[in-house]
Amino acid sequence: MNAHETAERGDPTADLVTSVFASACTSRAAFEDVTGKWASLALIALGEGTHRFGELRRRVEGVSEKMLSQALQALERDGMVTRTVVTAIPPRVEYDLTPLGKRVAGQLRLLADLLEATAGDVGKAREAFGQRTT
Amino acid sequence: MNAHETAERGDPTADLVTSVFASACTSRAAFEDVTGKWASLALIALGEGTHRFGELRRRVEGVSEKMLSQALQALERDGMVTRTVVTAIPPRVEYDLTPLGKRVAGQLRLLADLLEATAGDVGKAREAFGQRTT
DNA sequence: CGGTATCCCTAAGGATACTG
DNA sequence: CAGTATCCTTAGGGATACCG
Repeated sequence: MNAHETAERGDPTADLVTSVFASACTSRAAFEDVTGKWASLALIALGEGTHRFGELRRRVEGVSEKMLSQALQALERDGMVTRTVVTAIPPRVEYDLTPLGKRVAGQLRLLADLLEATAGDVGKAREAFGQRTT
Repeated sequence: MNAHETAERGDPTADLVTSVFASACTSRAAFEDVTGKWASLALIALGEGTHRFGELRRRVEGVSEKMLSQALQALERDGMVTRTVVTAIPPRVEYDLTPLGKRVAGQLRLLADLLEATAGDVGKAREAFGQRTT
């Protein structure tokens, strides 16, 4: 279970030092994927249950098909999301979270909760900071 | 404490619906700032205590001065980070977290912990997914 | 030391059109 | 419906140089 143990059986792709601060570390790459602008919101949405592509697209305001597709592919590749094609008429595709994805999504949900709860403070801080000419 | 109450006293800048899924919501903007590629790592680093600009730059591998500067400004504007100029020779600038910043940083730390602990799983998932031609 | 300003280039990302 | 492909525009972000 310890990430540092992954190198034990001589796995060449395992990182020797596991830290998000290390630019070449898998955890850094995963962190960036997961905190990505669209991937993060897709994960939070999927945390509430199975979603179809179009459902996600409508839920995550502002995302384009292209970006959503790319984000979901990255998450699938990282083992956070499963993609299931349902051959029917009309055809559908269902997205779900893996156990790992659920843990990550839960964490992101807590972060989103915190920011939703403190949005007022952020708004006030922005006003107090003054208007930016840029 | 409830974010939805911020509109009660007629605050014109408060959001009526507070959700990270809403593209025009303050919480969404804050969420994007906070989960930004460099801002997130800067927050985690600052969660460990006061840092000078150069310390942060060295800690967050791969960040340029420009990007770090921009990220810190955004966090300062959002009321997450304080910037203190110490007039001395040589002059220094100290960055710290506000109470709100500490809460956010703590949350990000937990997410980073999770991904550092499961980096091995992600690595395996990536191998199993196969090499991408793109 | 701790930035800001400028230049420049790459890549993120939106719109549209087309396919399984 | 759920994408992929193409095109095109914007903006993210690095390098360099310079200021407080």
